[in-house]
Amino acid sequence: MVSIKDIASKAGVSISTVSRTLNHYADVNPRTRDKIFKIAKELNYFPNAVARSLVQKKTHTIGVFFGNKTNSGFDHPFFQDVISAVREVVGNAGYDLLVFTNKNKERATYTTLSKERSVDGIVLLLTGEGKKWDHQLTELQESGIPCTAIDVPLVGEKCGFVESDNFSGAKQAIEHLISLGHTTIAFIGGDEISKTSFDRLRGYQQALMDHKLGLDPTLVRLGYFIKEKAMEETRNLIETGKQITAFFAASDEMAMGVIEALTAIGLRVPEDVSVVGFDDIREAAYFRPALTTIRQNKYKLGSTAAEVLLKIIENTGPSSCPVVLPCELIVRESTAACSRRE
Amino acid sequence: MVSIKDIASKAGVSISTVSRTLNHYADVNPRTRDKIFKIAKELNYFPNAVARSLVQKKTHTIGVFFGNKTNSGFDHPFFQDVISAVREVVGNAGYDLLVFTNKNKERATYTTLSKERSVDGIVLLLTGEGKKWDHQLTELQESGIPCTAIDVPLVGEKCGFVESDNFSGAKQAIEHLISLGHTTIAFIGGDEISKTSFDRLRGYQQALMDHKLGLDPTLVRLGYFIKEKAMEETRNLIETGKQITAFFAASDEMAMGVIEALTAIGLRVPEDVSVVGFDDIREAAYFRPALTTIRQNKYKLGSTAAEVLLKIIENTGPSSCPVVLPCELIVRESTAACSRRE
DNA sequence: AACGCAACCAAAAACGTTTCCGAAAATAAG
DNA sequence: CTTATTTTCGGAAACGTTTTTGGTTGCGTT
Repeated sequence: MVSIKDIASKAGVSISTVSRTLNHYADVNPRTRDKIFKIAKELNYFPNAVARSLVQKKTHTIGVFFGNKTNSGFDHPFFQDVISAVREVVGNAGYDLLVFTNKNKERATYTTLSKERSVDGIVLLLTGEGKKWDHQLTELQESGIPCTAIDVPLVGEKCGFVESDNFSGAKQAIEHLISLGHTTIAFIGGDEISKTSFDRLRGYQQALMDHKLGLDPTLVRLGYFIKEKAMEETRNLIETGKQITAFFAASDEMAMGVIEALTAIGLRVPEDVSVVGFDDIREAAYFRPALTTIRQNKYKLGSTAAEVLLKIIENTGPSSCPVVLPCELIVRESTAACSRRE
Repeated sequence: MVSIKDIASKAGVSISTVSRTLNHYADVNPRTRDKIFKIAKELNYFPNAVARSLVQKKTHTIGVFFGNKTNSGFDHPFFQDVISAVREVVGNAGYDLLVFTNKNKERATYTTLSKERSVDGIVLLLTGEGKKWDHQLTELQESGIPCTAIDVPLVGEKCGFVESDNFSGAKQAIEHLISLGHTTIAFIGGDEISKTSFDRLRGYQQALMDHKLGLDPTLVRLGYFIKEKAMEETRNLIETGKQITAFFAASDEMAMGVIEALTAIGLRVPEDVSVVGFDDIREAAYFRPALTTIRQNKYKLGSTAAEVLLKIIENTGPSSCPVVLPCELIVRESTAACSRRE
């Protein structure tokens, strides 16, 4: 491997001169500058990023953490777009992405792994189950490592987070259903710990209250963002005998599960019961019936998470966190006017 | 940042002893060993991977290159599963993933970027347009950097590649169509440079010849793996007036385009014309009509690419390259018996 | 008492950079 | 022709490790 030293000896100058030249310092004679650049090109030189990082304490690398369950990384239908956006904007700023695989490391945390690798900042892309590690999260918040997350409320001087307006999104969904004449609406929520789940539940309740439709606690169930669990809960819900005419699921995957369970029972969607999902993952448009859902702007979610992170890292401008992005109701085929006569 | 030096001074030993201790060398007294570990824990020490990499010339990092067009990275419907698999197996082996964003670097190549970052190996995930950079590829093959690729035929001592059995896959697709009674089958291929495209074309031709159905060159068109191009070509094909009863597209995205174009013209799928795709991306199952397609084992593609790479890096076992994985015909709704009477 | 052999540890070089500081050379000012 | 000022460059420390080499120390053996 050809180093700065080789160039120096070939050019008859010191390594510090070579370094200053290559980094475009002003105090170097044009003649020697040209010579050094010429030799560098001849020798096919390129700098060693590792050595540079060691002294500069800057790696031009952004760390990425996924949850470590399956279906929670690149193959997650929601995160694939946000990670794509993150890559785009950090790339334009000159950073590469280090995806932590964090396997077989016992006592490792986000913080220790980040410090070991000396990444300049990190973005957290956690699914439901990953968010419960608050001890890790508080450690991170206090660590001083620049970090942003999607959906998980990080607070701290070097922290930021961005999320969709889950409250309003859920509210929109329910209002859509109400405008269609539905009055008995079940909610398949996420979990009991994430802010995301909580906000969507609140939106559901608020919309119901706004329209003077009573809240029936037995109508809200937890699906933990898992399709199978959602199927199970819809079966349970139907078995209660209540005349439920619409379901709102806190994710598209669960909505698909709801529809699948409903269909298995013999109920037609949307003729007999309407269902709306949340997220607008790719499959939602192709599913049959095509899902009516609340679209999250996944690309924007990722890009602003990255932008906020870069601001924190480079200390430019106020962080203005959290950022909350609007959702959009996408009406497709899984919702229809309520058929049940009062 | 607490370093090995801090531990050394606090323990009253030299830094080399600390290093040897932490790396579990044998020649260190149990008493000092315990003391050093205790202090390390107290000080919340963890090693600096950058410094270690500098001396060891090993980063425990696998580089990943995507094409730099949009829809060719994480958001590519095909690669999301393979990158997921790559992450899984390299993670188990103790490597992290460095995703190159390679923006705004003018003269950078796969080779120079990899050497700059000192990654231990790389995997290439290129879409059609990316594969034409053969000067970059030959440079890489000669560089001695361990590398594997999906679908692009890398040869060299430190290179490997894995692909699906595109020839047999295409052959299966056509045979399925033939068994359904189709005799006039159009082919919407990929491009004119990639091996993948070429093999699928060969499979198409071979199947036709095996069944004594003549080859009509005007029935094969290039869609460049782009939906819109595929739509255009199907329109062109229909306008020729030939009684085409089936289309075979070299990718699911193109197959969807074909169906869309057909539907726009007023032709029904599969009643009037059958179409089969290639890949079996997620959307294929949800699309309507659900796509009959040739499934590539995307996870296996990624995992064996990673396994081969690790073998090359760690010099264990023969590389046995290329690896070619079988495809599987998935019959869904977009194909049916030929309705046209002879 | 002398020797050999373990066991244990310290010193120092090395990895490839950046960067601070000061020195030499060149130029300008007096 | 001296002095002051700029321009240009080299020396050396520093970043945090690993790894080689060799040196003590202590012990058991003759």
